[in-house]
Amino acid sequence: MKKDTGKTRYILLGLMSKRPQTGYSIKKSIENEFRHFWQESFGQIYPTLKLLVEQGLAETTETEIVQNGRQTITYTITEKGRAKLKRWLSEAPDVEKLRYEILLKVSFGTATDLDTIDQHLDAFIGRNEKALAEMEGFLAFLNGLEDQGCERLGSELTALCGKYLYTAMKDWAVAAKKKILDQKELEHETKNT
Amino acid sequence: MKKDTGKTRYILLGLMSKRPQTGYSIKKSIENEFRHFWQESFGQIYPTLKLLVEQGLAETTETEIVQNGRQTITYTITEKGRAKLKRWLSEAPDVEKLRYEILLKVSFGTATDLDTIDQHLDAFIGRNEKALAEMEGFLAFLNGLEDQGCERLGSELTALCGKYLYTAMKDWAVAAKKKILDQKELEHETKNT
DNA sequence: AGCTTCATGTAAATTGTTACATGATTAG
DNA sequence: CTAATCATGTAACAATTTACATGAAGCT
Repeated sequence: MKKDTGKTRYILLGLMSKRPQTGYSIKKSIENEFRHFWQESFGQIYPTLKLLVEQGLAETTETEIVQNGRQTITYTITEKGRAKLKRWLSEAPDVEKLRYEILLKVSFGTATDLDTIDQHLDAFIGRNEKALAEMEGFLAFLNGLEDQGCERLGSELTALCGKYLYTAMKDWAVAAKKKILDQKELEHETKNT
Repeated sequence: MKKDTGKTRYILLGLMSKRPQTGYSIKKSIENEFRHFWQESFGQIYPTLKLLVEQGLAETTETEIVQNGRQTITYTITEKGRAKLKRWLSEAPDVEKLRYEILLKVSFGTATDLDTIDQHLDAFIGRNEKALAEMEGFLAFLNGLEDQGCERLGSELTALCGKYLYTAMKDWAVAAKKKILDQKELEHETKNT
């Protein structure tokens, strides 16, 4: 649990830089806004929060209010934390390592299980269409806001990325299905000649 | 190291289903063909290969030839291994968990470091253009082959996915830069009124 | 002479997920 | 009354990366 190269700390600092947060509110924020490109579990969040305090990058506001009978611990970013965040922000982001299980199946299955792959592609299209609709809904909601500030811009740009991504993945799957159909017809012809 | 839910075993089995492999050739295959959507390290490959043999899913061909003075261990998939692969192929692939660090930076940086974000986007565009060119080169190479078999189809479909993905990411970054420029102008105007 | 590729592997460290424990409140 | 949400946290497990160790061959 040395946490010296991981990104968890930065997403916590980033969210805290907007407003003080509890572990729970951080989890919810990530689920609501970052779901399509980032995820963190409580098992990462709570220990990292503790670590940030140890390193002077965050402070727990003493007001550990017992709200509605619930204990909440609010974390606030320190100046040192803001500096750390700014430094990270200026560094070139890592090249993203993607893991598309469906592409493994496409790669290994086109030789033997063409029909199965076709079904997986159908499900993939459905999933991406759904995600796309969500992104478009969110973008419409943002456009309805009168606030034109910078926080809106961040949300808009990340949602826009989701829109481009899901569109591309859906379009790819449609194109892939077409190629598979061609291949099937080719095989059929070969059989009949 | 129980390896019961991980995907490593399946990529090894998948590659072995095409032809017998050494740990090293598996690593190279992944780097060459799957680089843009999957990665495995030697630290995963060698122990998993051992496990596959223990579970009767693969066999080491006794011909541990000392080729050019080098020791190589060739692994061949067994019938049990093929069955296991087929079962996995028929299961719905996991929803992919993406981690785009650049989107975190966009989200946290648009409020304070607009210029930095703009630079990151430039690098991102360059990176995606390069990857796109590679994918298109590979697709052209595949099209040049006279073989129209199923193994070709798998390579074509995965490369096509890369093409769609990199195009989308590049297009998004261009659109994002435009939105950032608009925001800057807006801020400038506000200052001058 | 020195770097890269081929080729195997292990150990430690890190990173991340899942399951569990606890308990109040709120909505159906 | 029951399920979900709010809220904290830990422990175990799983997955993955990185660094190291070894050594020959081939290219510059």
